[in-house]
Amino acid sequence: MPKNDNMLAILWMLNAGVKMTAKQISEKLEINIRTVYRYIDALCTSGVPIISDTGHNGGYSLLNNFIRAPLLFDIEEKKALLHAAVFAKEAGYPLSEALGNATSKLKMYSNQEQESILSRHLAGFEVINRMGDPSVQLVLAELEQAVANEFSVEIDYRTRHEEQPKNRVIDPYGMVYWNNKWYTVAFCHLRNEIRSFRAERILQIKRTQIIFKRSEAFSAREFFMQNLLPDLVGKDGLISLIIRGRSEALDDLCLHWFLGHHLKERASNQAIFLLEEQSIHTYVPYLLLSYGKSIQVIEPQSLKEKLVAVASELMEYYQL
Amino acid sequence: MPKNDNMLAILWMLNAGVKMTAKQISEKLEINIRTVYRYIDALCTSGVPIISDTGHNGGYSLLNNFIRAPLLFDIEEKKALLHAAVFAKEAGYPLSEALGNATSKLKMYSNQEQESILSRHLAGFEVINRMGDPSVQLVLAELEQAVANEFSVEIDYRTRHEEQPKNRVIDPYGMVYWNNKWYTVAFCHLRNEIRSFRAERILQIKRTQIIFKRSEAFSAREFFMQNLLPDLVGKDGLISLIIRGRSEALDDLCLHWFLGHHLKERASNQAIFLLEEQSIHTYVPYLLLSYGKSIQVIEPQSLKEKLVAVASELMEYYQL
DNA sequence: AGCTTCACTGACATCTGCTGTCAGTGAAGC
DNA sequence: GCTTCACTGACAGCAGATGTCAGTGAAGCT
Repeated sequence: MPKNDNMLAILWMLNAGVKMTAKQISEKLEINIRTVYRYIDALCTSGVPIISDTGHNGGYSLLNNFIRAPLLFDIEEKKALLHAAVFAKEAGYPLSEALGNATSKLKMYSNQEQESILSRHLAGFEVINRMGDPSVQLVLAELEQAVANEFSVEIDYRTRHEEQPKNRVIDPYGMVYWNNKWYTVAFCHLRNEIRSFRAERILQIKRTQIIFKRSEAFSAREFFMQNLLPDLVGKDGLISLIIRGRSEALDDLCLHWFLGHHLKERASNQAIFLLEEQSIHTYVPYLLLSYGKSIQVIEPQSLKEKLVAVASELMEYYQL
Repeated sequence: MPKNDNMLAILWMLNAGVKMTAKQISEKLEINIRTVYRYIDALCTSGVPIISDTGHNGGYSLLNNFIRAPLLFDIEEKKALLHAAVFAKEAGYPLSEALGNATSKLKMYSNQEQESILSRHLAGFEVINRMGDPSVQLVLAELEQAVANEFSVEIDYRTRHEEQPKNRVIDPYGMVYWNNKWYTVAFCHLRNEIRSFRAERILQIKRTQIIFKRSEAFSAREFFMQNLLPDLVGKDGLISLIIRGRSEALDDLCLHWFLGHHLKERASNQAIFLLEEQSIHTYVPYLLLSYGKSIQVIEPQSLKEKLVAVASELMEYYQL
């Protein structure tokens, strides 16, 4: 096979530490210069860190004489990577094929002893994450490409409030996995503002030719968090919500995505949250009802009244 | 190029020191056995000292099993591993140091172009997972060791029901990440049965000299799931729970860890669950109350009555 | 002795994908 | 503005890789 031999030969020559131009290589190996370019490209996509310089004194060289010091992972690092892959897989990571390839390479690239150690460490390690519809993965894979390559996509999106999906063009600035669900943070051409979209509600996605430019400083994480849980520190009109109860129930409350974020103080039988009046009287009463009598509201009185009102309303609602 | 990848893979596998037959290789790499023979031949002529034995217990092995075959990841694989690491990190993976080392190595072994591609792909990729107390990581690291090396540990554990922690010795069979929380599935010497423990409630952990043996067939995942969500298929006395409402609320219900597991049918404005009577009348009413009027219960009538009862109880409870 | 397991070879039709050629772009340095 | 160099895309033509089949020979088991 001349191809493999020649590719290996290129590796050897570059590994000697001398910079070589494509023409020199092509002459030495008696192959077409076009083929040299193709081989170099192939090596690069296989993961060989070849550096290329254009112009005078240009040519190819290897990153770290990497044959001499190849990429080696110790067993702890391998274990960590394999464990990490379990997380991603369970979360419904879209590029599962590449991930599978990588992990099987990692597993293969060990001797017998290491392999048995690895399998022991993997055997008892489980991440459980009931994932929804696998068809979301296609959407996610497309989004991932769009985010990285900065092209706009056209989507059919069903909003929370309307049953009818709406077609729109968005510039995906980032993708976010939060609370076991995938979202994309994107500039919406329909609304002319940055918004977040649930991946599961994207019924169809099609890439467009439009290119956008995301500002370097933009952080999808920050936007998402600000949108979801605006920082209330320093705001006026906050109300203390004081709850007592069984520590089990309080623990659970403190882990809740919304309440947990506004936790101010926690003692073994009491938790204090600092919230806006609006959420205390709309969202919180419903949330607290589901905890039944395992918790008691100490403050504010107005919440207690609202709880009574909501409970009475629901009583009527279900009485029919 | 699948050819090169597969030839490298054969090298790695043989390098692991295990004797493998051509058939095994062909199955593992999903290639024709004839092709395996050809690849082996090619490797031999390229100078790799491969030994082949015919007959029973035959197969291939390497002469002085120490061939320098570098581990190569293409850019997709690198990306996938780096993304996976983000998941693990956000979940509070205990061996964060090893993981960090591995990811920085991965990033280092790339040329500038690949590095910029990678950073573009990582820039918009976020996993958000508000993690609790970082001190859990120490407990988790210790548990991970115990699981892999099969030694018992002595823990102070605060159960759900008692405030006072209790000291006990457990044999950790596995660790499980579920619903944003860490658990260990372990044989408890105090209770003499397999149970699951929340990592956050382990106040102290100390390794012991005691060695245990976990059965090969035991699956922490299975135990955990059976414990949490026993399979109801085929059971008698199941009751249909039919709920209508806004599709947004129904979506949410169907993703709920408990209800979602028992989903039987889903239409755009209706969801049907199949549940045991017991849970319908204890847990479910509280859960449904928090959805307010965005859903309606169609069946069973008994649940509606229970809802009324619970709502009225809570109304009184908060009226004081 | 007969059977099974396993490595290994040769032939051949098919078709993938590599090759060389040409024409052109873009960056770096003179 | 020129040269040097890396790099891309298209395309016709063909080498070599693949899968299938049929068969050989060695080693060990029953």
